[in-house]
Amino acid sequence: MDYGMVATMVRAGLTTDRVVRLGAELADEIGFEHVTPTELAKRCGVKTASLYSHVKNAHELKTEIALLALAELADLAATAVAGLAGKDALVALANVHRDYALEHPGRFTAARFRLTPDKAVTSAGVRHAELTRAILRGYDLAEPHQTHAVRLLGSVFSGFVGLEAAGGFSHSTPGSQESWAEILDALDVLLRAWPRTK
Amino acid sequence: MDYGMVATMVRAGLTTDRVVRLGAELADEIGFEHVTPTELAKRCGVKTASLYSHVKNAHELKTEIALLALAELADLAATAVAGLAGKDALVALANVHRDYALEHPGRFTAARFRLTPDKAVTSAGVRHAELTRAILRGYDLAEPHQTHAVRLLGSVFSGFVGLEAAGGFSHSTPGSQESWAEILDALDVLLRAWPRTK
DNA sequence: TTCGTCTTCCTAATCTCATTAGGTAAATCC
DNA sequence: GGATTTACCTAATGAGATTAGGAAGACGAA
Repeated sequence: MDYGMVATMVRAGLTTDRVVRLGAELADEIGFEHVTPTELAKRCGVKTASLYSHVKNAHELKTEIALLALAELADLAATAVAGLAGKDALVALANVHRDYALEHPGRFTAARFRLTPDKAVTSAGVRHAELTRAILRGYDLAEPHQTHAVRLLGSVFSGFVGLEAAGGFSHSTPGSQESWAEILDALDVLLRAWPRTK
Repeated sequence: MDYGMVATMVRAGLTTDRVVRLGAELADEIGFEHVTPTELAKRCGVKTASLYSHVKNAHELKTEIALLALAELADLAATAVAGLAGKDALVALANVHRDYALEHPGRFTAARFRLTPDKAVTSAGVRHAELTRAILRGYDLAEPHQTHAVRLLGSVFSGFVGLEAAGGFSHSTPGSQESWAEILDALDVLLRAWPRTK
């Protein structure tokens, strides 16, 4: 190969893992939907074609970033909730989601990327459900109510944070922080008064 | 122009409105993210470049589909809620969202497409907030609690339906329909017992 | 009817991005 | 130190977005 004068080729030393990690950083900076092989290659200091040694294609790249984000979020959640119970645990878990979304918007979007069923079951998504279930132990909910409550909490976390990130609350008062706090209060109340008629 | 033998050119007779409407149909069939000028042109029976007489670019096309979906959803919601109050109204509004998402997945995704602030304020998004607020009149919530509750409802609708559409509930029991019903019960209970401490 | 204008649609060209094929050289293992 | 592996490159292809410029249908006015 001809590198002009004497320029020795310096390898970037990439691995699949490192590429995905850099992809996640990039997602936070330019948005998950703008993470493309071309853009990521620049960030890695490598030609676009070279990425294909590490990742199969653009879609798999996004999938890998999604799995990374899910795992990262599950780790953070597990740590935040450790040793807590009841409302404290609920608030901690909720805030992990919101903080993560505000700090890592690209990764958070990635975490909601649609996975194929086979990828989904081996993902950290499962741990998320288990964690939520764990904090519900502080409330007195038998099945199937517990599952319904898990789904409600997942919906609220995902929904609120998604709308907030999309700017849905930014053009009205009061600020979203206040709504968040009151909504968590309300959820705590609700979980203790969960309707069991039927 | 040379159309070979005698073939007379037959116009498709497109208008911006029709293009956007066809784009919405296409979104439901192949997914909002796969709606591209190229694909839509095929559907319209026209060459790709010709679309640009009707829509500025790919991004504006998506924006227009989003605005269409928001307006459609707001219309449906207004009709569904008319004459109802309290829990009936709540359930009706909630089901409009879920049914719309199941029937028109592409449009529903479109409705969550990020709009620029100026587009957002003139969109039907505003009507959605008003409708939700109207429903809360059946519950006794003064400001700022009402705003917080509006945001919770929006979060739950958006979050639950989004997760359901993404397949989030499809690999566990019970079915999502049961969770939905119980969650609506729970929200009704919550709105009547909304915490007002502080 | 015929003229003029407006608008729809086309061809052609350009640019960017994803992806594959095939080769070179650095790193690694024996 | 030689062979294998692998990180990386150049080159080519193909698809999608977008623009420029032109032809021909639609439609109103004379």
